[in-house]
Amino acid sequence: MLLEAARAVFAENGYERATVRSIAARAGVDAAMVNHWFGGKEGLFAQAVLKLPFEPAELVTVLRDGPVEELGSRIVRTFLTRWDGVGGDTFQALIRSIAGHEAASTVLRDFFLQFFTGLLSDLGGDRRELRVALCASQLVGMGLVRYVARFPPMVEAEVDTLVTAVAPTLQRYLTGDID
Amino acid sequence: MLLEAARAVFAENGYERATVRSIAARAGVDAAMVNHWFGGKEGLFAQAVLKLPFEPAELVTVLRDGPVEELGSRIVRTFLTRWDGVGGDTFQALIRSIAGHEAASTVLRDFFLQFFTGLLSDLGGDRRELRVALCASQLVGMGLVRYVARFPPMVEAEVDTLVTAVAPTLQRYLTGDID
DNA sequence: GTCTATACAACGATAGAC
DNA sequence: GTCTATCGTTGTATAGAC
Repeated sequence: MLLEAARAVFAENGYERATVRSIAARAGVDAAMVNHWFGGKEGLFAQAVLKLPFEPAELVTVLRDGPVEELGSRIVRTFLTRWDGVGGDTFQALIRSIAGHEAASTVLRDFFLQFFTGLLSDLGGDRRELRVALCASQLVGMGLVRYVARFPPMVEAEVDTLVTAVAPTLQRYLTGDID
Repeated sequence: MLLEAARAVFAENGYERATVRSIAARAGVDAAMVNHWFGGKEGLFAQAVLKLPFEPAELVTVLRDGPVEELGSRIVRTFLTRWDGVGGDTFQALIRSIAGHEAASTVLRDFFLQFFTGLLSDLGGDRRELRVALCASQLVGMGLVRYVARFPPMVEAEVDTLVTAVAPTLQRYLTGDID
């Protein structure tokens, strides 16, 4: 599948360094087909990476289910599991493309905005915009360090280890004292 | 100054999208001079971005000075102040170039590794490698969201606000319970 | 629909005049 | 040392044969 190959190459190289030729070669099709089917590199990126494999609202519904005190845990575990699994290429491609493609920032920002705003609307509480940004900063940072910059201890750490370590941070950003 | 122009352009565009021509134009010199003086784009990037404006050890010395309970605060404030100020271009160029230039990851990783390892060696405690990576993840994430992805609440937030919100996270990653 | 060949642009780098 | 001109490469996109 061409879209899969595109996600993989964009995930490895980011938007700029990824070439249409290498994506096509990986998928076993001709480079001309990319332009024929998707209207160019831009269109391919939009279809392959900017269409996220899940909706924020759907994820909110899943995570609402459970005790509020363990919300941080469920969030960290959910993201790590998805990023370690099949949805990971999309996230990695997004992160790696932030420098080279404006829309990557926008999609990432909108996703976290909708996701955490949805969660926080249930919880009440003040300073929601800041809380959202704080949560996003820790999750994105964890993703960047684990999947892109590849700090060894973060790469090798088990999901459970990271959940235990990071969950209290999210929990505080969502429901605790931040001023 | 050519190095300043290089930092600015690399900070705005990342390594891949930045062009030698645009850097030279910004500095008011000829593009050929870049190759003549620095041996090419690669050499310019190495001199302008990969040579950090301060040493980790120097920063450790500064931050050691003060009560341990406020170490998280001092760290967050120090980084935000530097990144908001003149040293910011270098950091932003590094972050933005992670996708397009292998050495950017390495320099960033080594910096945080040396910096936090230096701090932790004073504090004792277990699981040092993981603590280092956790601290790095929060700081890098905050930087990415504030300076690159530009989530509005994080961009507009005062330094004091962020220090209050994020310091407890760093404090716990450094000296608290993470398992 | 699919592939071959190619046009077109932009980049990094270099050679050579001054 | 400095600039002009240009080379070679690479990447996107298209035109046209089958």
